[in-house]
Amino acid sequence: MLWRETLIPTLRDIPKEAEATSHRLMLKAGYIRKLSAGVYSYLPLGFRVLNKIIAIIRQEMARVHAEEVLLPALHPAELWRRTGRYEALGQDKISFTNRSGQEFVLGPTHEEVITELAGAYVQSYQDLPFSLYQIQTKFRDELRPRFGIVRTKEFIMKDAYSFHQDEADLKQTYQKFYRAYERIMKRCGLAIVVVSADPGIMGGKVSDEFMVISPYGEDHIAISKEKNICVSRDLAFRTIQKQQNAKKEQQLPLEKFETPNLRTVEELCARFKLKANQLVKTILYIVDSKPVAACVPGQSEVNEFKLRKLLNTANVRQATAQEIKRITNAPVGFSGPVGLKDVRIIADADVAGMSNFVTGANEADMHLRHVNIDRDFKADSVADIRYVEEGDCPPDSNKPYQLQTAMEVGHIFQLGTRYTQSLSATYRNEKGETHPIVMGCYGIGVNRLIAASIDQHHDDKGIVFPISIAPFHVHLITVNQKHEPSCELAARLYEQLKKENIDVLYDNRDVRAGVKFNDADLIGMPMQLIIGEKNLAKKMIEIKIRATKESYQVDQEQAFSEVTKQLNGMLEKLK
RNA sequence: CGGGGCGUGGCUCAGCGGCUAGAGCACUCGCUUUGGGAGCGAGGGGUCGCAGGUUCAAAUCCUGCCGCCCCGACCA
Repeated sequence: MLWRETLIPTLRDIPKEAEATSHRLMLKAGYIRKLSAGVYSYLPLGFRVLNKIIAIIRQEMARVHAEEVLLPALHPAELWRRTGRYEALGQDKISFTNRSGQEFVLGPTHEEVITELAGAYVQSYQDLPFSLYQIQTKFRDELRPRFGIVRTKEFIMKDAYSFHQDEADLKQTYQKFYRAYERIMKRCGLAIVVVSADPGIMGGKVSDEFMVISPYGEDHIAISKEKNICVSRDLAFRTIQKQQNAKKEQQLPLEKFETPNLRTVEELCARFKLKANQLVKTILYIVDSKPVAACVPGQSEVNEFKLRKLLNTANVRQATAQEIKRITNAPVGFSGPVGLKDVRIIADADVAGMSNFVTGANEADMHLRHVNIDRDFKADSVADIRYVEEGDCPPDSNKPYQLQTAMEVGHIFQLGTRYTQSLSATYRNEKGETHPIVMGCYGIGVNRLIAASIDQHHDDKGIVFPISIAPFHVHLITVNQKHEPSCELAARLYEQLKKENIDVLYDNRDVRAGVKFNDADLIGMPMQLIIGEKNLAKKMIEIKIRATKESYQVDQEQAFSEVTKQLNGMLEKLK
């Protein structure tokens, strides 16, 4: 590609809207343009990266015998109602009604559509197993698009689906996809961690997330190298410190005190010069339509996933303001465990170790101080119900978790029969019995992968793309575009490289060398080929490796073989 | 949806009751320069987010709306 014949709008200043590294660099280097919040155009360079990643994905999908299809983006709303996900999607769905009154959803994911498809054609166990995938734009009306292309309302996803007779067969394929995902990430030059996760709205029991550790990630993960644990923070349990009563302070008499309009831990701490760990907050939940009070230290957060597990039900939700009023006789912000009637009280293990703490008094504008568990209230259960925090150790360990923020780039699920049952996608087994098909699904956020990669590969000058996904392998630069011998050599090399299927960008602009060098470093091709007058006089040209900043000269006749050697070396490292 | 910030030329920003709205970068033309974002000169480009209101006078003050960013809530 010739620079002067395309659009690479590099900027001198970064638009102030951008904060995340990948977002700033992609805007500055002219990869993307925002049309509105969470809606982006991919410019020539950005689109090339997308296609490089897609090519890698296609190769790896072929290796696990997944066949590519293209499903519609326009889904009849009726299909979503049949799996019960029409409501579950809630505000995230983008839908509209056409002129004949039929409602459509712009596809946010495709389990419904693919299951309908499989159900229509699969009849016998002999039709199974098989895997299909597609690469397509998904639509979700995200509340808050973020960090450039990290979270957008419209994004490109590779979604694959596998169909099986039973769980055992699903597990085998799941493992194959798991390894394919590891290869895809590796080939894209990404360092990842895989964490066990909660399948959430998707359904099923087992799921693994492929995460890239980044300050601009939106997920929290907990890692313990010692215990070989990598989990979403939702699923991280901790060692409970054995509390010794001897260490407890002497219990002081219970006191009620006025706290007008002070509802939050922060407000109370500020007004009464308390530390958050001297408070116990009480969060009310409705579990299978009965009230449950969860008590955790002031600085901690209740982990609903742990509550679900402890109570052995999926039916857990926070109580509404009205329900809280009815249960505690007090407005939100003044709940406490003391004197609660007909409410199951679950205390976090930390609370059992605290003494003389502050809680709500279940009375407007009042709190209690010097509250003590067992003396002032009785907990029905004491368990690990809060999110892990800095310093917490995994079970049976005294080495703390490493807590990180991370970006989800892939997520794979063993769905089971979650969709095939509600959409009646069945097959007959050897005995002629009818069974629902067992399913797995496997997603990759293709554009998020770009952001993650830039996040991991950049320096103060700009992007440093890994060779496998760089828009071009080689960035050819003439120092002086008015110097004809330079241009002649450049044109010759350009044609030669192209002929050998090496992607080359030739900066043939008539601008100062400094501008070209800065732009080259900014847009981040792995190798720069620089043709300058002085070197040319010696029949030499310069090769610069972007990642290492090392630069050296080679004889112009050997340039081609040197480039090939370097490129192969770079590719080799990503295998 | 809650909290905070911001909308002025393509980009970054100044001006925040006063006269004809500015700078740097970018763009066009000319001369000089030419291996790390050049210099000088000339030129083009803005209904100051939108709509009301206050005022002799509004980019500037007030109200409403729209858009954008950040934190939170939410999220396959």
